[in-house]
Amino acid sequence: MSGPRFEPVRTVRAYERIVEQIEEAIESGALCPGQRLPSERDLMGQFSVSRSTVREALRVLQARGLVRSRPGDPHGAEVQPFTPAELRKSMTMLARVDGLSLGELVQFRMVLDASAGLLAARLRTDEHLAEMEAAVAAMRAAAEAGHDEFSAAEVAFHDAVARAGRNKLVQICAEVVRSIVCDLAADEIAAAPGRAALTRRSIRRHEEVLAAVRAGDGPLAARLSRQSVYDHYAGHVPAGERPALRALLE
Amino acid sequence: MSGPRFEPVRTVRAYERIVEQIEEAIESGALCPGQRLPSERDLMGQFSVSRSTVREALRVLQARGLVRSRPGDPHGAEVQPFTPAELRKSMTMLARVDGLSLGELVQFRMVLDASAGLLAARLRTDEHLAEMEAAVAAMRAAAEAGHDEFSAAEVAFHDAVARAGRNKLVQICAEVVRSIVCDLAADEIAAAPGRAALTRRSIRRHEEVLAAVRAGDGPLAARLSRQSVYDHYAGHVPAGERPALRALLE
DNA sequence: ATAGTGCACTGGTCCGACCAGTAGGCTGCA
DNA sequence: TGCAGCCTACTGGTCGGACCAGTGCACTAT
Repeated sequence: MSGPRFEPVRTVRAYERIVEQIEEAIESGALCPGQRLPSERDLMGQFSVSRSTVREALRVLQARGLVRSRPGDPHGAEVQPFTPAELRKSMTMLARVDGLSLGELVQFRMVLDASAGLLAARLRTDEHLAEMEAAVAAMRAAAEAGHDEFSAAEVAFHDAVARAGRNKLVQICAEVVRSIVCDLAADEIAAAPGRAALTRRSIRRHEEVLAAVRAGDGPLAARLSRQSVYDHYAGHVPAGERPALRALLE
Repeated sequence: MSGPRFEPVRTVRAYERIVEQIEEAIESGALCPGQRLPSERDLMGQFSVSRSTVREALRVLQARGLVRSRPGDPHGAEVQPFTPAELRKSMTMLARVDGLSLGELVQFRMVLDASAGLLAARLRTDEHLAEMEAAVAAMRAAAEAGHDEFSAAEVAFHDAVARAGRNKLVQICAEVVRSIVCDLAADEIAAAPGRAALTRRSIRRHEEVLAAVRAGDGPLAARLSRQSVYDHYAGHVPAGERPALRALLE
């Protein structure tokens, strides 16, 4: 009695098919960042749907960061270069909805920064080293200035290390997690007592990381990076979560 | 002549304000997964906008995985539990658009699995150990069966380790990257010559990781996890990228 | 040649309509 | 009284048309 095997069908909305087609064109490179989509009124002709349907599809694509439309632009929606903005949004959402603790985020940063340091020590070029040195110099210069300048320089350093590690995934995730952690903890840290001492220690730590990277000592760079993140944030993590962080310090 | 400082204004679309409000309600917990939104026709009343605008907002929310609507459902759109689906989509997009290489992905897996192993060794409970043992047993049982059963068991093992590590971010990222790598390399690996030998070695490696986790030896678990991923995929990574992978093997 | 104006076109929003589903109440039969 | 089946009110998906406020470009007048 068993006839041919039938598969369950999924009704797929018109706007989804449009999203699929445009998405595919972008992913495959047929549409490059900077190029323009036809106008909504053109698209409704090409896809044989109404403008509402085209617009819903464009909203989805825009929500994914693939295109951007601007009222009055006579050239249609513009294909955007990939940015980690969406990745960041997903992770931020995860952090808020799933109730991710600061501890977990800091822990993840320790993992990522350590990996970046490890890789950077093996793969860095002189150019990368120069960037890191410049960033550390900027940190020293900004030590007496405001907290904003200092952390900008710090971010530049971590970014240089991540770039030197040559792993875009590590790089982007580190960037995303860093910005989330900063959002969560910035006020607290800026207002923390003994900021000057913390700043000095932070500079020393970064100099040590730089030295390890320059020496090509990956494991050392990794350990120092982890320690640096830990020192910076451990005070703001609930005491109960700290053992889990220390687990990463071998 | 310098009057009061004016700030640039950003025109914000109506549907964006709707997205913001509903998103905020979900993030803050005012709307929980399983709850229903009012119908589109109700929402257009509550927000004082047209249905098109409400629908564009819902499309965005749906694209972000926060909400799901079903035609004919008399209860309105349903708030969805958070899933890493969006995170996965972003990463997949990154992989395709930015031309992420298999090498980078494998490298990232090595980092994540190692961290999961390290954390699991310190934080695992007996329950977690039991799950891992069951997974390894399933791997042994599936060794002679198809590749699908085997890799399902393998995934279960890695998942158990990640859960034992108690870091949701590591867990989810590992899951996402694993699935992307599998998509990219599954066919190749299933068809690789000497699969039986590879399978045996894979089982041995996983047993070693399990032993290290049971013994609470974090660094060993981390090293073995890295090695396990490397062994599994190195053969499929272009030779030029392999040194970067070996950089992680100390 | 250039400054200024107007036009054609864009996206954002609104409205009203129709269709195909679904759930739940209602009716009628057993 | 119990249940099967129909009916209806409502849902989301799609359509078409309309208006508005921006934008860029070509054209015009200087």
